[in-house]
Amino acid sequence: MQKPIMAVTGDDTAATGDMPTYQIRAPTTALPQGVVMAASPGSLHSPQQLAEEATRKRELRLMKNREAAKECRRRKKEYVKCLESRVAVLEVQNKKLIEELETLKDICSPKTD
DNA sequence: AATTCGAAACGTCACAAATG
DNA sequence: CATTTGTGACGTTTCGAATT
Repeated sequence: MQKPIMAVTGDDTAATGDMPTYQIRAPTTALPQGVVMAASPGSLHSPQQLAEEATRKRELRLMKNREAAKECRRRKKEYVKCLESRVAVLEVQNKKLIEELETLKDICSPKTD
C-alpha cells in the first residue's frame, strides 16, 4: 500500500524550454557527494549537515502540506455538500411559495362577468 | 479481457494571510 | 520582520463504468 510516485521534478538539465512555466524553485539537493571536510572551528555544522537539515525540513514541509491539502479538501467538500442541501431546501420552499401565491391570486382575482 | 473516458482523489508549488 | 498555515491551480494517479 505504498505507491512509488513519479512526479515531474525538474531536477535534471533537460532545459527544453517548454516547461510548464512552473518549478522556479528547485531545491536541488545535488551535492557533489564525497569529500568530508572538517567543520571550521566555531561552526556547529558541516555543509553536509546543513544540506541534510534542509532536506529534512523540506520533507517535513511537504508532509505537513500534504496533510493540510487533504484536510482542506475535506472541509471544502463538506462545505459544498452543505450548500447543496441548503439549495434543495430553498427550492422546495420557493416552490411552495409560488404555489401559495397562485392560489391567493385566484382567490383575489375579480370575477369576469 | 482490453481499451477508453470522465470524475474523484492526490501531491506539489506558489502565494496570501495569519501568527509569534 | 521570519515562519507557519490555508488554499487555488496544475499535473498526475486511481477507479469505475461504458464500449469494443
